[in-house]
Amino acid sequence: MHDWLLELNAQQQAAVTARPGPVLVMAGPGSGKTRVLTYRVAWLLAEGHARPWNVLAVTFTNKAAREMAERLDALLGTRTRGLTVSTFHAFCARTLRREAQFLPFTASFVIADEDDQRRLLRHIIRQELQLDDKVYRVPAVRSAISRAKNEGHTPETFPRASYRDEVVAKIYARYQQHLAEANLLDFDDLLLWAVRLFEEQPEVRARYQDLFRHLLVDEFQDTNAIQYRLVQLLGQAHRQVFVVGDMDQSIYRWRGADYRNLQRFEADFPDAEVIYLEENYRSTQNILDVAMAVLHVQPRRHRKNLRARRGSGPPVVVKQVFNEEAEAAFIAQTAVTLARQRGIPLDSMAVMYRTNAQSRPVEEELLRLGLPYRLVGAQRFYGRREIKDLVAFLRLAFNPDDVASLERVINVPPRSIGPRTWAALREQAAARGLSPGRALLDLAAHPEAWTAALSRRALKALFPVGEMLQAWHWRVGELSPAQMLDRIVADTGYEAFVRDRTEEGEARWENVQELRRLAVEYEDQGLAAFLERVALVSDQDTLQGQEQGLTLLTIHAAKGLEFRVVFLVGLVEGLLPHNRSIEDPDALAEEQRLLYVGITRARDYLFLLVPQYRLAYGGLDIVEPSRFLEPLAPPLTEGDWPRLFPHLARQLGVGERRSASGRAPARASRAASRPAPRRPRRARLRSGDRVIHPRWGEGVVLQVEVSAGDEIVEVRFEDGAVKMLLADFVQKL
DNA sequence: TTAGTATTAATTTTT
DNA sequence: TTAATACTAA
Repeated sequence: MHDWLLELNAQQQAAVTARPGPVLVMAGPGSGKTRVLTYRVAWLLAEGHARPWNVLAVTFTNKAAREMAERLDALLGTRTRGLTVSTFHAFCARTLRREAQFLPFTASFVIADEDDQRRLLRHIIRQELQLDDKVYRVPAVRSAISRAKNEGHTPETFPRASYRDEVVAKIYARYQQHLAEANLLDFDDLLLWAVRLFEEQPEVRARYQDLFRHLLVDEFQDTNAIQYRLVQLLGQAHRQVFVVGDMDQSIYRWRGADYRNLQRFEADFPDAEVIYLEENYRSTQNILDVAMAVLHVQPRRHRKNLRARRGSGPPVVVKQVFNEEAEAAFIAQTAVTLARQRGIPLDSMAVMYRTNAQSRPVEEELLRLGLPYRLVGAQRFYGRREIKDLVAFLRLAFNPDDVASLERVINVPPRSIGPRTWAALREQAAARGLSPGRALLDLAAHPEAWTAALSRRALKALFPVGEMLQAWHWRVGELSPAQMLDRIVADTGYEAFVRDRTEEGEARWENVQELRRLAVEYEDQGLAAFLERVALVSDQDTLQGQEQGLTLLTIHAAKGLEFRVVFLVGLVEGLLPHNRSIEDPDALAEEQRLLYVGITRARDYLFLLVPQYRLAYGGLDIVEPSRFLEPLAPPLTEGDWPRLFPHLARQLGVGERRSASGRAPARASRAASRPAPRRPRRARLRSGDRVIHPRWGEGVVLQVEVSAGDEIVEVRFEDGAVKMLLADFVQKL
């Protein structure tokens, strides 16, 4: 018996010490799933069931992998040496580089990000196939291809149910061709090729099966078809497969994840020991009751019974506020109060939202008050223009065939290479069987050979680029990533380009410096390793700043984490559920699970915030409270119920007014042209009118203003407070 | 042909 | 608000 096993409860221990063989752990939130998986690894090693190098533990994010590795080190020290803890993508990338001899590309492939994919597709759709990009929209085609790949379809086997599918299949084929020519693999390819490798090369498969005979997968409900296949291929020989998951936390359907893989696993490994973890060590019963109420609306759901080990706790609060700024103000105020009165440190509090854009108002308020916070993801570091530019240069130095990168930066900073020149270069390069990048190198070496093909003007613009590229490419082996970066910044005059003496320019330059600092860490590992990190490590991992404070992150990014205090903001129709998911029942159900995931991150305090108005590109938009809140009426929660739901209030005979303002005809006339009409309106109120507000009581209108179709009134209430409100929310007396 | 400006259209979640 | 696109001047 190992003393660390005593840290686990009986159920958890049973899972950790299940006899070697397939194990399926089905577990609710806060039941210690990841912990169980981690301890299982420790147990396998400590009991001598496995040698470290025979273990492959797969997580979903790099961060989870890092934390698991750290925890194992803490448990076992050096006995974990040689252990592999990785994400699917990173594991596949490594495998493909190692086994490149069996594959139709070289080990020096570069990973294409979404930007590269879009560039390639845009070119194919518009230039090569001359299609209407309004009909074949790049994002739509991209996701169709991605979906096809996740289901294991090649361009040939792409399911064709319509003419459109024919065309998409054609685009898909071209796209693959372009990737191959540029020695690029996209995210899906990493998985797809790994599966293909194991399927088609029995001896490679056998080698990996014997090497990684113990396979463990966290968040199994998030695996897609390809990842599932990979688990099957690697695990089928020794059947030492240990997976943990929770169907109710499946929130990645949109990228091909299929929680039914949990059931599939049971079918494919009928001898699997199935273990349920139902006790919840994280949250109070109040929070769990709310979480269950959110889920139980879904029909024919097996009733999940989450049992808290920690008592009932403070009530869950539903709070309706005016807009996002008011949300932010409430959060700041509440956080400070909890910190002062309850001694809860700010770094055990989090603000969670559906979309990254929602972090803005919160950030601004926290900045204003000088409260520390850390932002996860959001302004994606690697997504910033200056970073993408420099990474593109680095990629080009490493791999001149990388068309997507070249297209990005050939005219950065501007050097008179516009679409025409770029098209001409592409064309002439193709005519000679070269990639545009190779053509540039050749052009720098033998400019005279190109005088016939390109205009003097084009040649003059292209030549210096070719020279730079050549200089970098030659020195790939010799310079460290940071040195290469310095060289690129110097050669391109990038500093002068970004530091345009604006504040924004300085911020951009700061980012460049940050990238350089990162590059320095890859001094020994080289450019290839650095580029791989940039491609695979999302900025979800890069918590910005070392400063401790409130954590701001999307609900997706929060999965697997826990905080003592959680503020969920923007719980309104259109955000959660998101507009894009409202039509599709499956997507809607996923939004619901997303809320469930958010709620179950909270240990002690949970605040559900509902703004009445939302700032959408310009004007204020009125928003309805999220439908998911309806089943959360008191006594489940405390707060602004039932004011939240006017339609229910109306049934009670309160608050009738909103349909009588004469805007119904206006809406009807516009409804035909636009699906979500903005309400046009003339001022309904005048200064001097007496009005009543459900929250602030009676008052006098001081000023009326109509902007962006909304009527905004300034009202002095009886307590002397003067507030700006939307006229919708006051009633004329 | 390109660079710079005016216009307009559209906004999820991530490896 | 931001990004993509159309238009105009050099």
